[in-house]
This record gives sequence, structure tokens and C-alpha cells, in this order.
Amino acid sequence: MDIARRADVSHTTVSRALQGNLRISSPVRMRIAALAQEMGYVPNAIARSLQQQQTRTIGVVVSDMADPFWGEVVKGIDIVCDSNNQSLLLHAAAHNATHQLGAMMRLYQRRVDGIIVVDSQLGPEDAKNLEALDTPTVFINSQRVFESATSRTVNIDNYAGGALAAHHLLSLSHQKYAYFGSPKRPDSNRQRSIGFVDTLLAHGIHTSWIHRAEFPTDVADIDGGYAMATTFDEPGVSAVFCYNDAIALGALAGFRARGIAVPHKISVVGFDDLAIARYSWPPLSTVAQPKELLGQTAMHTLGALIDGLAVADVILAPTMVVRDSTSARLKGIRS
Amino acid sequence: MDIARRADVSHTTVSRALQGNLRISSPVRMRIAALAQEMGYVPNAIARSLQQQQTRTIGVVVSDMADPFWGEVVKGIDIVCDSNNQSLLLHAAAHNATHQLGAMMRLYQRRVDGIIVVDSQLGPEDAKNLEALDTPTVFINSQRVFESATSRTVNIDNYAGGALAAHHLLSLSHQKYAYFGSPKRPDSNRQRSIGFVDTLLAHGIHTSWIHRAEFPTDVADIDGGYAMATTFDEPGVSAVFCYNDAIALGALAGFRARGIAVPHKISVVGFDDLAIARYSWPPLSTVAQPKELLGQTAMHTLGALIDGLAVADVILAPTMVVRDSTSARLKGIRS
DNA sequence: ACGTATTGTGCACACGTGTGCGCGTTGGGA
DNA sequence: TCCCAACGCGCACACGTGTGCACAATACGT
Repeated sequence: MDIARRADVSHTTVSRALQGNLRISSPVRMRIAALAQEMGYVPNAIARSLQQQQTRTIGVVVSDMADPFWGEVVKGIDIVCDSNNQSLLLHAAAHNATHQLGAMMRLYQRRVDGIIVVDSQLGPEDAKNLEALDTPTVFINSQRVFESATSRTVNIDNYAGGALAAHHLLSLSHQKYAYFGSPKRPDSNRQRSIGFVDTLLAHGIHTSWIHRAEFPTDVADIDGGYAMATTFDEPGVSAVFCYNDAIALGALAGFRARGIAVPHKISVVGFDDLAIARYSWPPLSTVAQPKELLGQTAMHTLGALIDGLAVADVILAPTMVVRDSTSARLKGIRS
Repeated sequence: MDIARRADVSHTTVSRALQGNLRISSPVRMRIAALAQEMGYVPNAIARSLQQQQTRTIGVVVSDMADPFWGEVVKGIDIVCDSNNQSLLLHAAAHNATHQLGAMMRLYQRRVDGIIVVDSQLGPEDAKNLEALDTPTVFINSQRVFESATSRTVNIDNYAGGALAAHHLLSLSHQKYAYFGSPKRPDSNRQRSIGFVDTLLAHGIHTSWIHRAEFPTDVADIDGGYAMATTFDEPGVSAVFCYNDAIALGALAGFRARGIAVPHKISVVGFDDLAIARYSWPPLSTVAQPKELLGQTAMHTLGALIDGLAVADVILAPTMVVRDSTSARLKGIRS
């Protein structure tokens, strides 16, 4: 170390002085501090990581960096990282298990202290690969596919979210309903639809009055929503609950293209509460996820995992945000 | 090295064998490869970084992780990183020079090979700090405030973008115009407005027919757009160009709240072409930035800088995307 | 004054990987 | 048979930091 020579001490002393070790006499400490300042010395985190066997780095795997939903989740993660003096290593991975495992591998190569995977597609068959890179891992909004001592999940309560949407629409006295699903995320899609349908059934809505639609896997959500809205043909349906806001926004556009007024002729409910949901036309009623909190909670869980503390999986509660895309069914008016 | 002992060779041989060095006999190479596979050996990138004095890591500083615009830019960065076997170290920094420099410091501590700063607020006074951490740096959509051998800029042509908006609106035979600006980014705001105004003047529009509005620094763009649209009071103005899509979307909502129909009574043009611009109501006519390309170009420029190759600053051209928020002025109808 | 505690600093090693150089072994040519 | 080249591998060091232990110097107690 260059600064050691200039201060005429060993690098040991420099190291200790800069960490404020009291075993170093204060005049020497002062001299070294001044010299470090003057020379613009910045400790090498790589070397430190190697020695300490920890990098103070958290790896994050997202499916799409440009997705505004994950953007807010990552923001929550970053906030906690920042206050912990940790850094964020971000990797995108296409929406399948192979790419996601590949990304996790690359993070492991960099010896991140922990990994957060959002919207994981991993199945039980990946369990042993996951064990192999024994790094604490937290999955956000992913199916819990296997038990593992070093991994936890932080999820939104999808079932409760579906129920929330149903209660809202029931309170507006709708009678025939539709669910616009997403085939790409089988688990959460199922939970949301079941929560929705269960609640409707429990309030006396007949099964035949609940219609479900889905679109091919390979189209984007928003285009899928548009397609479903334009091809939808179930007379009497006056309320539709969409898997997420992207589908709902597409549906709004689709209904508009057909001249079907929202909410007057049909009410639309989304899921997520993206930032833009407030500014769509009409502003979207939607089941809100606490996105930043999702990220922060994941970080706290991961921190506990890293420190070897006991933590459980977390399920966060969604809330209903009512805006203008939903209204009461107009009785006696034919649709 | 554990694998070295099991293979009964030195760690040197293992290292060489795994890089496919031909000086190692092929039976030994095979044996080591098999053993590495079996033991799930993953090389430690930290140790390698220390030895090689390069981390194959790119640091990125963004103002807000949840901003959909930067999300797409970062996506472009990630694509190139990925194909280069590089990783992406992401840091958020509030919208001011101090935080941004702080973030760059932390990236330097981790010895990233290069840094990309988006929407930098750095001024000439920060030049020496920047030189101090002599790391190749590329600024995206930032003012070029000083010359430096190790830094370059990749910018959108803001002036041309303003001109594009003007030409589009002129072709729709509008006569009185407004510009809704953003006070937070003085430089690009100025360029866009000048490009807009210059073009209008060049086509015979009188200065007094061009109105400018701005909102306080501390409100979000979208709320600022809403505020400007609701308080706007310039009779006869039938076309407004907004600094960006966020402001334009806010303006759409604001005009709607006042019962002013877009585009029939007033045409609105944005800037950026966010993903959601297609799905607003009405779908937004806007000056599009090639966001992913911005990120990719920045990476290529940074790569050249790292390799010590000669590169120049880059200015990318925007394009006009016409949707439904603009239409011809209705002649003879009073507004 | 001598032994012992206390204080301040350096030596040497570790972390995991890459590489220049040297050394031993083998093969081939004269 | 001897010499030299070619080949295959290991030694030792480097990268920058942290830390246990030893050692020297000083202070203190008796």
C-alpha cells in the first residue's frame, strides 16, 4: 500500500488506523487519516470481500428490467440495501426457470451474500441446483415449490386480492362477471381467480354467470387484455376482474375500441396498482400491492437468513383502491 | 483449493486446466473437468477480480429505480452487459449532484470497470472529484459540463425533438401554442423549448402566440402537468408541447377535468414515448426517444473507453410518433 | 533496580485466482 | 550414449485487505 510507505508504517497499521482501532496511537491515526484524505484513498472493496468472505452485495433477478411493477419492488430493495451499506447486483432473466437459474449462477460466481428472485418460475426439479449454490435466497411473488433451510418467500395474498375485487363488485350489485386471466403465471393466476370466484359463489352468484377468458402465452399482457376485450362475447356481463393492471389497461382500450363505455356499461378492476393506474382513462379501480414494502420485507427476511436468524415466509395483504373504472350496474337498462 | 487435493495436482494446474490451457495434458484436463463438474465448483469471481484488476462489472447510477423511462434504458445496458459477461451494479441516487457523486464513490470502492450515469446533475465544480476516481464514465442524457479523457456523453438531440413536435403541430395548422416545461432539468428543458420555438418562429408564428408554463421544482412531473393544464388560461391556444410524457399525461388528465376535449379543442404532444403512451386516453402523440438504444450505445461507448479506444460523444435522433392526442385545428369554431 | 503489565507496531499468514519462470521427465536426433 | 528440445507440471509471488500473535518499548508497582 502506497499510503503505508508515505506514512512510514506498515500496511497493517494503516488498515487498523482507518478502522479507528484504539490500539493505534492517536497521533499516528491522525497522520494516516490526513494522508488518506490527501491521496484520495478509497479502500478496495474487492480485496476486503475476499478476505472477509462476504461481499455486502445482494443479487436480484428480475424477469424484465423495464417492467414498472418490478421497478417499484426493486426500489424497495434498494432503500434497505442503501441503509445497510450494501450494493445491488441486478440481472435480468427471461421468464423461465433455465434463465433464472443461470442468472443465479452468475450471481453466485460473484459471491453475493444473498439473492432475491422476483416472479420465480423455479419448480421442485430445481431444488437441488438451488441447494448446490447454498446462498440465502428470498423469492418474491413466487410459488413456494419446496422447503429449504436457506430460502424463504415473500408473497402477496393473491386469494385475498381476488376476494377483495369480488366484494367491491358485489357491493355495486353486479350480477354477471368475467375474469381475464394470464396464462404465464399459473399459480398466482389460479389463486386470484379462485379468491374471486369463491367469494362470488358465497354471495349467491351462479357459476354460469362467471365467465373466464385467457389468451395465448406468447402475447404481452396488455395486448392480451386488448384482445380479450375486443373478442369478448358474453351478453349481460357488466363487471370484469383482470389478473393485473396491464391486462386491465389493455381491456380499457379494447372496450373503448368497441364503443363499450367503462364504467357505464362494464366495470373493470385491475390488480397491482401501477403508478399509471391513476392516470388511465378512466382511472382504474384496482387491487393494490404494497410494492416497495414487498421489496423491503424481502430484504429484511434475507438479512435474517444471512445472519442465521429464524424467519418465516411472509404473506402481505393487498388493499382495494376504488377509482372510476367501476360503478353500480344500471338496473333496468339493457346492455 | 479443495479440488486440487482431490485431483492430486497443484491449484496452478487446476486453474490452467479449467481455462483449457494446452500446456496441460488432456487426461489431466479431463480428470479435473470431471471433478469440477462433480463437486459443483464455481470459480470465485471476487478472487479473480482482485488478481486481474478488473471486475467485469459496470456501475449504473439512476435517479429513481421505479422510473419507467430509465427502466428501458437500463434494459438496453443490461442486454449488452449480458452478452459481454459483465454484471450490472445498480445504485439509486436522488436527483442532485451530491448523492450522485456519493453513488459513484461507492461504485468506485467496488472497483467497477466503468460507470454509466443517467440524467446526471453534475456541474463543472465536480470535475476534479470525477477525475479523482479515474474510472471510465458515460453520461446518458446529461449536460456535457466539462471535457475529460475518461468520460463521454450519449444524449438525445433535444433541440431536434422540439423541432419535430413543432413541425407536426404546424402541419395541423395550429396558430397559438404553449410549452409545458420542467424546471428540474434546466438544460434539456431549454433545448427542447428552443427547438420548438425556433421552428415555430421560422414558420411565421408570432412570439406572442407562444406561451410557456412551468411548475415548482418540488412537484412530480405528472402532477405538474395536471396543475398546468387546470390553471392554464391562454385563450386561443390549441396546441401544447410538453417537456415529457409524464407531464403530458398529467395534462391530459387536467384538461379532461376541465372538460376540455383532447384533441378536438386542444392538441397535446409529449416527449419520451413511454410504454404507457400508447394506452393513455387519447393515445399520446409524442417525440420518441430510442431508450434501449440509448443504453446500448452508452455501453458500447463505455466499452471503447475501457479498452482505450477513441470514441466521440454521441447524439441520437428522436422520432415523431403520431397517435390520437393531436388533430388539425378546427377552423371557424371558437374555442 | 528489577520484574511485570501495558501499550504500540510489525510479521506473517489468509482469502482464491492467475502467471512467469524454473525444474524434472521424456523423447528424439546425432 | 549423450545432449538438447519439448513437454507437463509446480513453486512462488502478486492482487489489497484484515487479524492473531509476537515483539519491542515504555510505564508502573514493589
